[in-house]
Amino acid sequence: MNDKFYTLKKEKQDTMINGAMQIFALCGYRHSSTDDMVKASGVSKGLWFHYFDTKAGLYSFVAAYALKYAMLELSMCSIEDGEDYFDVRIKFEVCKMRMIDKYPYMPLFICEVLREEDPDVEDDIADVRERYNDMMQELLLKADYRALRKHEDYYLLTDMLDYTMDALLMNGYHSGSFSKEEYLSQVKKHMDAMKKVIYRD
Amino acid sequence: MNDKFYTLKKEKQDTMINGAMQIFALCGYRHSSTDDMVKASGVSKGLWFHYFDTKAGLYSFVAAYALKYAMLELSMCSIEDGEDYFDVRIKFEVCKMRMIDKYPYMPLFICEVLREEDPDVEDDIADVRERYNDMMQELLLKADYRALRKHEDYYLLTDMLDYTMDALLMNGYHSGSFSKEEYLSQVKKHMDAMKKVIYRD
Amino acid sequence: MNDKFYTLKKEKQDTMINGAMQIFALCGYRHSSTDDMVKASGVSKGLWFHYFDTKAGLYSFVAAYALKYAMLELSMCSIEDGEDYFDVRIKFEVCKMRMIDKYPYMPLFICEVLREEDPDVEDDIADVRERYNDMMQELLLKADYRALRKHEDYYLLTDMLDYTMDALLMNGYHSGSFSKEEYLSQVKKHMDAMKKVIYRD
Amino acid sequence: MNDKFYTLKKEKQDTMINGAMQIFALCGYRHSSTDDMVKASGVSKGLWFHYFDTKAGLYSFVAAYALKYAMLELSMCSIEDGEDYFDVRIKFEVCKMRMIDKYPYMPLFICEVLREEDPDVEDDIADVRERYNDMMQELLLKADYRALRKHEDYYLLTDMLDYTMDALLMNGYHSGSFSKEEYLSQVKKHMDAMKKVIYRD
DNA sequence: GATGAATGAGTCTTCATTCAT
DNA sequence: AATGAATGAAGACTCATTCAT
Repeated sequence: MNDKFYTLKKEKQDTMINGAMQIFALCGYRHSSTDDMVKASGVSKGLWFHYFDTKAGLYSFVAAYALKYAMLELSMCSIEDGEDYFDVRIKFEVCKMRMIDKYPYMPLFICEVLREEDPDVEDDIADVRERYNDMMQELLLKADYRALRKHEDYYLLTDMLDYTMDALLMNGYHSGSFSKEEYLSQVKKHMDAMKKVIYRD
Repeated sequence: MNDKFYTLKKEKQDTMINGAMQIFALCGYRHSSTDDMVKASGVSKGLWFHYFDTKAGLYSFVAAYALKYAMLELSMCSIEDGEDYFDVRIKFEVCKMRMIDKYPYMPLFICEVLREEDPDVEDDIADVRERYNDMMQELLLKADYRALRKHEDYYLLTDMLDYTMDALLMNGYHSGSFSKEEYLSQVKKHMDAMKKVIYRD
Repeated sequence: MNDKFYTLKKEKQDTMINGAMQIFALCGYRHSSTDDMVKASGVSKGLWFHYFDTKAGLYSFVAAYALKYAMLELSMCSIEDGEDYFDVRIKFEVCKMRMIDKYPYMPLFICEVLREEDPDVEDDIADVRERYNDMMQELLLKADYRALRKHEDYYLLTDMLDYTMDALLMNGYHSGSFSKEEYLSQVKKHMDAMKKVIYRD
Repeated sequence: MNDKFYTLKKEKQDTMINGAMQIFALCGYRHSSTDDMVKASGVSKGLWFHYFDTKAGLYSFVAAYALKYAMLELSMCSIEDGEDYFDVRIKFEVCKMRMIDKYPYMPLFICEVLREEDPDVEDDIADVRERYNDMMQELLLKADYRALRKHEDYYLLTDMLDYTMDALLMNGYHSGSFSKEEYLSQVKKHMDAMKKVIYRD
């Protein structure tokens, strides 16, 4: 990519980033068309290639941008050592919702990036993806697992939470317009349900 | 579609159906290319359009075929009234695995169909999709929910099972070659984990 | 390239080959546009890429085709050992003119191929180009150089003939429609002029 | 073009002229890109169009500039009436080499201009091109043709010299970095070879 | 019925040119 | 005067679809 992108007004940068994230998030790398981004952002086709050379280059940039931004947000959501596991996970989701104010499609896009398998971009995003996953792991390890560990194979249960969060997020985006409140309410309900059966004794 | 498709030898019908399902399952409707199906099935390009007019027509047909076939299989897996909820769900998964012998990509394809949102096909598959979902509901209602119902919002927990089964299935297909045994083992492990925390008293 | 190209009717093959050679000969590799070939040949854009994948692939194919065809023609123009050097060179030019009946732009195209420097194709044509040059050398070595050799640095004079033939050919094509008779007459006049000053004693 | 170009510092004028000549000489009118000129000269893209409106306008200007400059140089190389024909031609080549100090690509560019056939610029350069050719003719007519004229159709031989000089010049530029000494040595060798066969009696 | 040659609209990418600063 | 961000038409290439055989 062309570093002069950063000399653009932050506003325009974000217009482009949001345009790209929206289309990529909804359509995936391959099926996203630059024309759609032109329509979504109002930024002319030539400019995308002026800064990002190729569609793959654009994808890699926006993917890295989103994951780094997410890591920054995560680093600021003050996870304490020994905090309850479910509280930590809810903080993660709240954190995602904070991104939405500036980058409405970022949470969905991140979800897409973590699943993307197109050979044109997979190598380019492997690194940040790994760093992001590592950070999630690390933060989660601060949590208090005592109640969970009473259950043999408790990680199967946490996996199910992962799958559930992703599914809820997608449902949120794919049914009309995304509502942060609605999403968080769903998240909390599911999290609580799981928490109750686990913490019960 | 052209009804003469049914006059083809069953073997050839299945060759085409499998070719289409494989590509659609792996790439989704839009990103699937007819050339890929030609390669995957060895059936010439002209023939696909001879029987199915358009890619959308082909998709709708195969989607309907797969869901109907699945419903047939489900109807034959003898869910008894009052059977334990988790046993029923495992029967569903076993049932999916049975399809694989004749149609290796059918479970993944069904998963894809239920999520497909491309406007070119969404309307055409809405009906069967609904019928399939209804049948799943109906069968599930035969199950014994007593243990579950002790938990307020137990349906949140069953939703999580849904999301988990889908995720496991996709993982199975996207990591090399699919193994029925491996998949069922994963399914049982996760189901058991959930069952234990729920049935514990 | 796709070998099925050879299963096309020879007529169509030649239509495409001629369309490509014309544009490539007149514009060079880079500046040639596939749209121009579509217009020149009446063959649709998709078909070019069906058989040749890329513009570079098309160029390499047509270049190899032309040079091989030229070598075939050369092999049939019966150069005898000990034939007069200038007679041999005129035979070469007559041979070029014979190609024109089936492939009107082939001589100019060959001239273009031998000068082409675009990195996208240079490697792909290096081999045939070398073989062609080798064959020209080999055939020329059959000629009777005795009169020439009386002149120190006679190869400088033959180089000048090379440059002259190329220039005459280009002039022929670039001034309206190419005339075989006019070209051969020019060639003979120049060749004679050089021959006279050299053979005079 | 915008006459204010001449109010620029001569140094900057030459930077732009050299940048344009280099790219045009190496790539021809059509294949030359303004971005390449920006890179080659360090002058921003906007400025080129500020002074020259279009690429064609720039080309026409630089072509005229080069040919006029060449005519000026030629006028200063003191061709005497009755000087030997070959000496005159060598003076021409020496004259070209003198240009290289200020304008490294000018000789190649002139060669390119005289062959350029792109319809976008051909009309615009026709005039200067003709004047340049006329001047060359005129200067050449001062030379002593007596030895040449003994040969019927001697002009065919001088044509061959033309073609040869052009070819040598191009070889010089296209094989790594151009060497004035090497080029002049080649020129003299070829000229001598021709001279010997012609002047021998 | 079966094939794959043939088409052209659509996608990614380049590049001359414009324009706000 | 000078810059380079911004534009859109044009070029390379893809792919669903048609059609002659």
